[in-house]
Amino acid sequence: MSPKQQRGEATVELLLDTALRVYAEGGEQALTVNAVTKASGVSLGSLYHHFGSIDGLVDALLMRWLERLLGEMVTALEHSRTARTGVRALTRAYLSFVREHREAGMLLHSSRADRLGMTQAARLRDAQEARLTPMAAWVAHHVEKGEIAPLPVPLIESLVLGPVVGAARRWLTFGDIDLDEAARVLPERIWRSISAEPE
Amino acid sequence: MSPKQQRGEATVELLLDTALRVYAEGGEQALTVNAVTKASGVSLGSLYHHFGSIDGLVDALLMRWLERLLGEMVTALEHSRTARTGVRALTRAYLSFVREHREAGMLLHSSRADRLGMTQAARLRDAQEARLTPMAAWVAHHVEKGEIAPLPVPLIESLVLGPVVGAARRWLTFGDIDLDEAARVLPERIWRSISAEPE
DNA sequence: GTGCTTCTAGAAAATCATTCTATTTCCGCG
DNA sequence: CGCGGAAATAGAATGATTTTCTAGAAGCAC
Repeated sequence: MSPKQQRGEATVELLLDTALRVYAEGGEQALTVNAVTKASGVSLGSLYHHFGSIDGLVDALLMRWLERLLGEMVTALEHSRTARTGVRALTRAYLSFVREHREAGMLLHSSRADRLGMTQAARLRDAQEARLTPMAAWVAHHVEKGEIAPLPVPLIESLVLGPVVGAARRWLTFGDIDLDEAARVLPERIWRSISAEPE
Repeated sequence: MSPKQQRGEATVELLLDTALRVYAEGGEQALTVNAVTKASGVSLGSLYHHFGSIDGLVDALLMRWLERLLGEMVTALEHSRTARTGVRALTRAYLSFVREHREAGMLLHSSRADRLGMTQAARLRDAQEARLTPMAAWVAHHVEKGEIAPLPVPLIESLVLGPVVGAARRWLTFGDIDLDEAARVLPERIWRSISAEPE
């Protein structure tokens, strides 16, 4: 199903770009096959040839941006020596991403992201193993080094990502959060929650 | 749009109950007007009379359960003397709720919950002011008492609810979290993150 | 029981997703 | 070249789902 010819590649790109634009302009209900074909000039046949269904298209769009987001998060971790700085870098990477790609961020946080009964996390696990495994490994590694409290990895991940995702979500839909302040304050607060050091 | 007669009330109840059942049995794609009318025996006309659209129906279903969840959370807070015990009670209330109402929990956490471009949080603010305001007030109160760190209320809320929602979500879709352990461990960890005490 | 509103009912219309068949474009290979 | 098959484009036809619309039945106040 992935394109074998260059024109196919171009069509796929065009469709994905157009889909995000349509979503950005008209919101979720606007994201229909018809709207995307009209706005892109691509025919129905091509859309279905490449994506199989409207969900397939949205899916691919989500994947594209999720890949980017996770990539930046993993990079942030890899460039950090200690667990503490890792948390800071991860938080900043995440918040910068949603600030710089508002529409994509909204798509990732909202609604369609859970299509087909999978949550963002589940989707990650299935298709982004290459990105997720390093994060879990990173956590496990720092737990073993005694920096992070000896808790199950999923709980650590909830403690770290939960507040970051929550703050991003809130900024996206409400705007009652100052992203700079969040990037400054959350990391140290999150760190207190997962640190192995006694209270 | 809300029913004025008893039979109307009964129809609304029946539709909401049936909708959750249909969702529980067939997942998101199964939740169609047709499926709900067939399964409930209620006519299309009645459904549209009461809810205006399929989204209106799903919306009302979400509201009904959100109301219950928030109610239990607020109750938990009100029965807690200190901020610390409040966090514990809140966490337990939330996790108990999703355990006891799995399908409703899935509906609240997944997919449809963000319909119409509003996140769960935004939805809260709009329609559940009566429930949300007490929570914000509770936070503000304990900030003033010097128990909780002097941060903006939205950040505190992200730090508290983020991990809880994340863990619940993960349990619902993955099952790789032990809810009892989460209920035991998360509160103290969350507390460390929002406590006003120096590290 | 009259008059008004709410509610029920389901056929008809509109919208949207998908399938299908035909046609064109690309690309490797002789 | 130019032939043959795979990839891609095209859009009409079909199918599924939501929504509108009109008609009438049931409740309620007086």
